Amino acid sequence: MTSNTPSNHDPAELGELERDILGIVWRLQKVTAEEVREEVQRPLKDSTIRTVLRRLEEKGYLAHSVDNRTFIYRPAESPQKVAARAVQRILDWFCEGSVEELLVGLVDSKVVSRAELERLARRVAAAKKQEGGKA
Amino acid sequence: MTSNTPSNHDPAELGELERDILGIVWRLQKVTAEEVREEVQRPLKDSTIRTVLRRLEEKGYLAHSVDNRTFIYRPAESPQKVAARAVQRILDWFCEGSVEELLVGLVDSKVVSRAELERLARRVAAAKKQEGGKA
DNA sequence: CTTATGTGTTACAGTGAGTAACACTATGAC
DNA sequence: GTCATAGTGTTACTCACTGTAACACATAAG
Repeated sequence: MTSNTPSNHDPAELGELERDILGIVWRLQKVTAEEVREEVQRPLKDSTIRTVLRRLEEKGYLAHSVDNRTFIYRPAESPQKVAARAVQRILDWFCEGSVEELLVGLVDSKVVSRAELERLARRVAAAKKQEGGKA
Repeated sequence: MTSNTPSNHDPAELGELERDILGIVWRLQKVTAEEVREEVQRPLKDSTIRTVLRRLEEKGYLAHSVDNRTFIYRPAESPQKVAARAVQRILDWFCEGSVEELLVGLVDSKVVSRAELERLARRVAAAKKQEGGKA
C-alpha cells in the first residue's frame, strides 16, 4: 500500500464544487484538469479547477499520476467507501452508533423502501454462504 | 413569523459544538440554556450556549417554548429523521441515489453487519403486514 | 425602585471553500 | 538557441459559517 492518510478525512465536509468535481472524477475515472473543466457546469478558470483537484488530493479523495507532464487524476477511494465512512459518522453523531435506529429511520423516511431492504438482506445472506462466516 | 425552512437543513453542516448541544437536547428532551451549560463539557459562557441554541432553532433542529420567561428548548425533529436526511444526501452525492450501492458499501466496510441487516429486514417485513402495503 | 434573571442584539476572530492571478518550467517549433 | 505554448506551483482574496462572548433590555420579586 502506498501511504494514505489513513482514512481520516471527512466526506460531509466537502464543498459543493468539490463534490461536483469529485463526482466527475468518479464518473470518468481518469481525467485531466482540462477535461474536468469541460465537464463542470459552471464556467471556471483553469486554475480554479486545478486548485480544487489538488485540495481533493490533499484530502485523500484523489490521486494523480503524471503522463508526459500532464496530471491524470483518479479516485483514491471508491464512492462506496467514502459513503460508508460518511454514514458511520452520521451514526456516531445522530444515532449513538445504533445502526438499527438509523435503518429504521431510513425506512420510515422512505429513503430505503422495505422491498429494497429485504432484497438487499437476501443478497447479503446469500453472499454470506459463499464467504463462509469470517469475523 | 414562525416560518421554518421546511426540512431544508443539513445535518452534516453543523459545527462540533452545535452537534454537542443538539445531542444534549436530544438526550434530555427539554432543557434550559442553563441546563445545557451544565451538561456541556467545555466551560462556556451563558451567552455562547444561548447563541448556539438559537442558531440550532433557526436551522430547524430545535424549537422552544417559554415557561415563565424562560426558554425551554426541545428537539424539533427526531435524531432518526435528521440522520435519515443526512443519509439521503450522502446517497445523492456519493452513490447517485442507489441505496443498494450504499448498503453494499456499508456491509463491506463493516459499518453494518450482515446479521444486523438481516435482523432489520425481518423486523421491517413484520412491520409491513401491519401497515398494509402502501406504495 | 432596585436587583436578579433571563432574553435580544451585535460583534469579532478563525477556518474553510470558491475563485483566480501570476510566476515558473519544460517541450516543441523554427 | 530562442520563443511560444501548455502545464504546474504558489499565493491570495473574499465570503460564509462557527465558536465565542459582551452588553443592552425587560420583567418578576422584594
